[in-house]
Amino acid sequence: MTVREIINLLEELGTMLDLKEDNPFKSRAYFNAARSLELYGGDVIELIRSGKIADEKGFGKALVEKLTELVQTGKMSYYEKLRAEIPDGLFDMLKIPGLGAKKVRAIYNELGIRSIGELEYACRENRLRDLSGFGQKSQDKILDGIGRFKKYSERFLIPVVEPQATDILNYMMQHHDLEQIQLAGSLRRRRETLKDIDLVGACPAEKRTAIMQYFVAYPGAETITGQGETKSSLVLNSGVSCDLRLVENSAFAFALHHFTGSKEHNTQMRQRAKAQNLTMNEYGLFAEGSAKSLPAPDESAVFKLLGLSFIPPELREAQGEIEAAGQGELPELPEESDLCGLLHMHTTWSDGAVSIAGMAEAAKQMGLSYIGITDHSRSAIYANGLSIERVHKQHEEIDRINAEHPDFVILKGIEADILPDGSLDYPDQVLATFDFVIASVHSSFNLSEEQMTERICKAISHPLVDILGHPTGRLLLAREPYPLRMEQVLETAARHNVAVEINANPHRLDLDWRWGRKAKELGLKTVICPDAHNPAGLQDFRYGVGIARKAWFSADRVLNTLSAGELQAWFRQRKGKP
DNA sequence: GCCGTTTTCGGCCCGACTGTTTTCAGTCG
Repeated sequence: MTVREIINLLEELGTMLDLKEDNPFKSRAYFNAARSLELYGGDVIELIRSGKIADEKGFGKALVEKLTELVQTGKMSYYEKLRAEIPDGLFDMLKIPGLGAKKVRAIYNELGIRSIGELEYACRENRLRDLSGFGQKSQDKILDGIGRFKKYSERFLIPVVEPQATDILNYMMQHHDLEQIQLAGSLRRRRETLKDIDLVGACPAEKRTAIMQYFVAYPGAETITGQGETKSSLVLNSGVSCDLRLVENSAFAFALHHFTGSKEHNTQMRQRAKAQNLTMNEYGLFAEGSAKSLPAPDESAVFKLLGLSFIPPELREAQGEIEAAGQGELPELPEESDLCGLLHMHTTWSDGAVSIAGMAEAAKQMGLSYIGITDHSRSAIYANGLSIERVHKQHEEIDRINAEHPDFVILKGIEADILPDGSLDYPDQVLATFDFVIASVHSSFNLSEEQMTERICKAISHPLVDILGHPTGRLLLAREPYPLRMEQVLETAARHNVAVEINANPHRLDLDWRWGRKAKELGLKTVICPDAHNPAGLQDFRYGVGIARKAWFSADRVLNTLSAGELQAWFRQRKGKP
């Protein structure tokens, strides 16, 4: 039983209660519990097993009992019982826009439809149209949604969404009646995968209709899925949807905050407002009985009104940022410009596209002062990993280039495979010739959680390992993380003063930012690594900066904010070298 | 199903849009 499975099960339970039209607050309790576990910065299984979960907010007697049963027996009878009552296909139907629990329930009860396929067939036979609460339009919309469901997966990687978001933002900025416009939503929060693009704009009320007209005429739009005075929605050609909200200029800061989210952050903000006898929504912050908002020209002012310092968007995930902001204890987050160099990249020596000099040149043009080359180690046959002899030759080449370019430093690194037994694939005297060693898992993903944890902990206990590479091994939207007791891995890393990489490749974004609070507690350091295989890949470091910020890393815990000399000194010092 | 230094019962965040209604329920974020 993995944590992910527990979270999914709780969410499924909440969904099932909705489908049964049980008490909606009951289902919310399950969703809240799932969210809490997702964000819990520790060993969830142990938390449940030890019974300490009863101390966590949102876990009462019933949930504690059910979760304990789940962890002890691998089953939850309550879940099994509900699950047996509800056909699988009903869960798929919920993914169709416009279909929620109530309507899915009606479709199932009235028409006996239990899958998307049956639903599509029923729409084509016009059977949905005649169902009470439905009509021609909802039937058409559902058919359309089924088509889209089949065509697109529901989430996208950042590089898929971001260029489109920038393009539509630029398009909107050309409208001179817009006083302000900004990207909000999960893109602004730098989430690792995205569902849609959110724009918030400010304009005089009488200009709204025209601006919305302009918005829905965006050339990249495929369909208009909603059009109103203050809110309109598009689906772009790529399948990404895009929402625009318009408010009065005086409400812009509140709207920007509201639509940046996260939902959970907003909930907590509103609760804080309520505790001060204020009501908060996307239009403002209102004293009791007042229809006029307290003024806030920008988001900083919004936070200030609630006694908080500015909370950067990346931190707005309901992970304790509001309490920290209230106590002035938010971390000083790194900026892209804070990075002096980049580690973790591949060249033609293994599976990269260009030479060492080529990568160095590209990095130099980005304004960086050093790079760390890390080709694959010898067991990575598939990636042309370096034999011991080729390691020596590569080092000669690096020495030569460094001698020719005194203004730029190339560090000698390696991405060493962690073998299934936790050992590394070079002898120590070879590992000692590198300036630094990144250890990563690239094979045998199917070990048990126990074995995988032991494997990685053993590798990072090796005195010559400086950095743990892509710790969870996940490929976003493609491969689940390998089973791992991450808390134990992070504790081991902290004990041995090993940095934990933030792999900035947009398919990975790994370390998962959700472990950030734990990493902070342990004082762990990180390195923002592009894992580049060509010069363009170096630019991915920006995604990594976003994740480092989400993970509460202060700039001084990000090792590549150091100069080349300082970084080399850190590597030497942690190995006890002079 | 959870929670409580006013409460162990009665609350639980809030608003826009859509479509099917004829004043509102459902969905979504």
